[in-house]
Amino acid sequence: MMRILVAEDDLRIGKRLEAALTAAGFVVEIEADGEDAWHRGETEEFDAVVLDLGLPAMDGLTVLKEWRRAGRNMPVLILSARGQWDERVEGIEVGADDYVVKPFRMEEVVARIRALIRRAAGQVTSRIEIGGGLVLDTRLMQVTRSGVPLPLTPQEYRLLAYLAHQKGRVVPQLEIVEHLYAQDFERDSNSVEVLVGRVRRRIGPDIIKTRRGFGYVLGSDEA
Amino acid sequence: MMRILVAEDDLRIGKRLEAALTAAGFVVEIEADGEDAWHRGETEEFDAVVLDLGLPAMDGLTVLKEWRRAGRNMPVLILSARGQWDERVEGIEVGADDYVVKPFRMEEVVARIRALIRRAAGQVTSRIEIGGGLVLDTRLMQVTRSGVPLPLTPQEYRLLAYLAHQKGRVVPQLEIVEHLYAQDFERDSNSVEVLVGRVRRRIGPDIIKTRRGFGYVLGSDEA
DNA sequence: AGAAACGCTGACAACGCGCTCAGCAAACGG
DNA sequence: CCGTTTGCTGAGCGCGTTGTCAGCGTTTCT
Repeated sequence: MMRILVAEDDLRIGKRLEAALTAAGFVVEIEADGEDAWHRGETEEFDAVVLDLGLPAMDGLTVLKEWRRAGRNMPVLILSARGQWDERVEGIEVGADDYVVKPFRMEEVVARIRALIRRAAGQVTSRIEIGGGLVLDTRLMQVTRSGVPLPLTPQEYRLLAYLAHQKGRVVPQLEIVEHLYAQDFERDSNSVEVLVGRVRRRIGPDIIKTRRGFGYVLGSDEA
Repeated sequence: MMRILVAEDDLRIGKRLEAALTAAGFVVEIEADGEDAWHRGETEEFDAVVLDLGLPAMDGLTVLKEWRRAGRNMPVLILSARGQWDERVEGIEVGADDYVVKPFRMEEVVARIRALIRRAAGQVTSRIEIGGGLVLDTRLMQVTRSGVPLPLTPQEYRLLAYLAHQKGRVVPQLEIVEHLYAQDFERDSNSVEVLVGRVRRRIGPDIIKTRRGFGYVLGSDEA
């Protein structure tokens, strides 16, 4: 499940981007305000960001600069009404990964986002320690215990990978559901609990901790 | 003295390329016809080639393919128009050394040509080990087992080349489809699986590994 | 203490995924 | 102009995967 943050104040363009990206299989979140976009990019995990430069409250370039300073390294595609070369250069220098000039075709944005994510998949540190002697490798999409790969089904891996990216944070069930399943999902289902149980049976019972009434946590045993 | 062959049918672009490259200190030869370009590249020595894809009489890709088959291994920079090539370049670029998408800045072409010549002087290898005693040569566009070339169809080679470039990373089927086929791919087709099956029959069953529900991987058995 | 909410488990049936085979259209080559 | 190669499609099959459901233990609240 790939999540995209779209920071765009023009509602019409935003809606069209959302439609195109959703049709391409992405989960899309829209923010029309620079500060809001900055905050979400700072606190949540996105696989890529579509960032308009002319945002209210906080300029797009500033948003990007702040993210990079904070160590956030998700791929960012910049949208700009002005297509000057120096603008482009400045954007790239600040840490943008690609650049599209308005007006643009929706398919072009989709194609470039795909390319960025693909490229990032090869670069992002592919190993995450998740405790209990377990290491999650995002390139090979597998979990190993002291070098030995554990057999995980796709859905099981996705759950573990998502928790690993949120290590140390309590993740509500509803959030897991939204990331693992399509939007239309029955809420009175216990599929997440079943899934967690299955993962525990494979990796050991004490890795994923239950915070009753709140959600699940991985690692960082802070009582 | 560095000689550059420019194969470009658009006279205006050709002239601008010639001016820029000449200003950079290269000796430039221009051909506007695919067959002529092929012939000159076959019989004369050039330090690099700028090759447009939309050539009359003989397609640019065919020209390149013929050169490589004949053992000509000078660096080739491909010029491609956005719509037709763009998306597929990454998967098919395997025969070329670099590519630039139209419209482009002249300085960019000059810079890349310089880079190509420098790289070629260092004789950077174009061979990729893919395990099982197999070697993929991107210049010759062929796969060899202990020196003996294996007969692969173009599509089979493209699949293997793409996986080879992503060696050690699980590549989802959808990503393969996007690189091998046109944008309007049918989602309910099993063409990739059929293709993988055929490649396996040629190179051996254990080279390409299936990660059910995830995709395919090449090499790097981090078991 | 009783009731309700929450989470875990085992069983099960349906579905999805990947593979093979056969067929056919288009491109290629003599 | 005809045979061969190439590559896409569809049907069928086996099996792993996954959501659902019922039941039960535990926690929480009144």
